[in-house]
Parts: sequence; structure tokens; C-alpha cells
Amino acid sequence: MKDEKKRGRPRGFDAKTAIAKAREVFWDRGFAAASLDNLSAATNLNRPSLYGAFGDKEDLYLDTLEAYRQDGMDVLAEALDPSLPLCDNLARVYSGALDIYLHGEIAARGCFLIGTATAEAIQHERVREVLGRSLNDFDGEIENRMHLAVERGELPGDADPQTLARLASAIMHSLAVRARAGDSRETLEAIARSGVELICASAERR
Amino acid sequence: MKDEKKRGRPRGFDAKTAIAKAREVFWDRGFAAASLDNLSAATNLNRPSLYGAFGDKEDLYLDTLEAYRQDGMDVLAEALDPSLPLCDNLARVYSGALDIYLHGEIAARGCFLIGTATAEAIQHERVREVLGRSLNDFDGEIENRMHLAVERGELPGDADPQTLARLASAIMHSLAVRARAGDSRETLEAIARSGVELICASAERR
DNA sequence: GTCATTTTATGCGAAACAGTACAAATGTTC
DNA sequence: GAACATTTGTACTGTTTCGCATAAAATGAC
Repeated sequence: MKDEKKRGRPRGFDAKTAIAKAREVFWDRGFAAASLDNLSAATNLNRPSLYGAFGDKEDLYLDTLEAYRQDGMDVLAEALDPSLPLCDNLARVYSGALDIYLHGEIAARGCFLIGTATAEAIQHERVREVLGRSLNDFDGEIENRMHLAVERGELPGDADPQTLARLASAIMHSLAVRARAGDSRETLEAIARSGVELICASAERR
Repeated sequence: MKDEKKRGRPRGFDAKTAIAKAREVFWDRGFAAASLDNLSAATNLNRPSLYGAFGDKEDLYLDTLEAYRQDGMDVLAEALDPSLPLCDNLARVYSGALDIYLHGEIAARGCFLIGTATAEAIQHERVREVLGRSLNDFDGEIENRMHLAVERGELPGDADPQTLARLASAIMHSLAVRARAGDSRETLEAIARSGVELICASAERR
């Protein structure tokens, strides 16, 4: 599946790092307000190279969204390590998210998807599709862990994994929005803690 | 406080309805992607009139945000009618929100603030300020109702109104995002229902 | 009726924008 | 080394954008 050695002049850049740089621009400015000049400067690629490698601005944006989605799922899978108790898992999920959300040069950037893709979701159907799929995949991963928790007895037998997963996701969505709105780390951590307690309480109350 | 009869040519339009029309444009396209031509067409005002009445694009956007915030607080206050049980209140809050979020010509628009203001919150400090204030005011209004519920015995005496309010808000934030991501009404209503049950359960479990 | 004042309409201008043509550069294959 | 394939840099085009300058229109003050 690996590409054979290509003919012609080889690329002077790495596509993944270029996408990561572009993501920074989109993350701070949003899709619409990010100009190709901004992107060109951040990636050290001139416009023809960008077009050649990624297509137009929307294509590039979709690539950054997809990469973020993948990164997020990796972080999530790691945080949900099934050898740890469910409550530790959730605490790790939120803590990992906040580490990402609270970074930023100007202000806390929140979640890349929720912070920027929601704005374009109406006019750009492909963006809406990626956004919806990302949220669902995230829910699904947590739901799997909830199922496991029921099987193991970490949660009562009548607990509904889907509902609990959506609840856990709702806390994440709230953290994503609030971080970008400027809420303090203390506030966000308190919300995360109460989210963990909420789901853990439903375990103890059997 | 009412304006005296002004001299000069009177306005041929109503500022509030113009702001409402402009809001539709921003709601569908986001702030950055909405052009003054879009806004001019939607409001039936030419650009000089827009500038004269509202200032530049950002000023106008802030006006639409502020109007939305005010409308939202009015709807919220109505839904939280203290002569009804707390759980009915919450169900009304979510139901009222979904009525707004699920409207839209192209796709469901979600929450105007969360769907569009988050994207601009990094680069435009005033937008971030309005967004943060709106979220906090919303929390505060619900928190007040929670306090009342504790006093009345609708909630157990050791319930923390702030935490419960933030939890209730988190469900709202999730609905706002998911609606704009294209989730079905059924899914959103199920989430809303589980949110109500969650808080009501904490009342029954005393 | 005349003047002052404010709102409308037309249209301008300078800047930013996305996307591309073309040629130079840098590799591989034969 | 010659032919070819791909990437890179410069420069260009046509469009869209915002914000304003200027003048016409509509009203109140006198």
C-alpha cells in the first residue's frame, strides 16, 4: 500500500505537518476568516503548492478536521484504557480534553470541531457531515466503554449505556464551548469533576 | 427616556426588525462569511444606512448577539415559571430551545451564540465577552431556580444549585451543537428527556 | 417658504481575496 | 547524459470585499 518512489521532483515538505500548521490557523480564526495568505505563511508553502497537495481551501479545511478527529479518537481510546476503573477513565478523558482546549496564544481555543466547524455546518454540507460523524464516533467509543462497565458490574445492570455516553459527551461539549468563551480552568475542572461524580454516583446507587 | 420627535428625515425602517433580519444572515453563514451585500439585501437597507444606524459589520453583529441573548433570557424566564414543578420547568426550557434550534431553511441552525460566536471568540474580544456573559447569565437564571427548589424541598437540602445548574446548561450546550451538526429531533428530544430525568432523579433520591 | 438636519441612493476606490498560468527547479527512469 | 514527471516560485486575473464620499430626498424649525 506504500507509495512507490515517485518520479519527478520530490516534495519539500511533509503533508502531515503542513496540515497541523494549517489547523492552527483555522483554529484561531475559523474557516471563513482564514485567508490563503495566512495559511501559506503558516505552512511555509505558497498557494500553488497548497492547491497541488490539498485542493482548495475547503478541501484543506476538511483535511484538518479529519486529522483532528483522528487525533481526538486516539486520545480518547488511550484515556478509556479498560484496565482502569470507569471513573478514572472519564476523569482522564476530561483532563486530556482540557489540556487541549485551554491552550492558545491569544485565548483558550476550545475544541477545534465545535469551535469552528459548527459555524460552517449550515453552508458546507461536507463540514456538517464530518462534524456529525465526529460527534457520533465519540459517543460510540464512550458507549462501548459503558457497555463494558455494565458487563463488569461497574455500572448497575439496568443502566443505559447510550444515555450515559451521551451525558458524558454533553459535559465535553459544554467544556468545549465554555473554554472558548473564556471560562477559567478552575470552573472547567469543577464541571468535569461533577460530570465524573454524576456517572460514578449512578454506579454506587445500585 | 423616549426620543423626542427628531429633526431631519425620519427613518424608513425599524431598527429591531433590521437586526432580526441581519441575525438570520449571520445565523446561517456565520459572522466572517456574511458579507455586507448579504446583510444589505436581507434588511433592504443599503450599506450607508447600515453604517449610519449600526456602525461596521462587527458592531452590527454584536447587536444581533445582544438581541438574541435578550430573547433567550426572556424565553428562559418564561419557561422557569416558578408556579410549575422544577422538572416541568426544565422540560419547557429544552423544548423551547429545540423549537428554535431545529428551525432553518437549509439545515437546523442550532444556537446562534454557540453556532457562530464561538468561531469568532478568539479574534474578537468583544464577541468572546458577550458569549461568556451570555452563558453565565443563562447559568445564573437556572441556578436561581435551583436555589428556590432547595428552599421549597423540590430538591434535597444538600443539593448544590450551582453544580446542578451547570449540568442543566451542559445539556443545552450539547443540544445546541448537535442540532447544528444535523442530529435528528428524536435524538435531541431523547437527550433532553434524560437531562430532565437526571435532575429530577436527584430530587427523588433524598 | 427657507434653512437646518437627518436619512437614503448611487457609485467610487483601494485593498484583499481565491485560484491559476507559466516557467524554473529538482528529481527519477531509461 | 537525455527525456520525462512533479514540485516550486513569481506574477497575474478577475472578483469580491469593506468602508466612505457625494448628492438627492424628506422632514422639522423658524
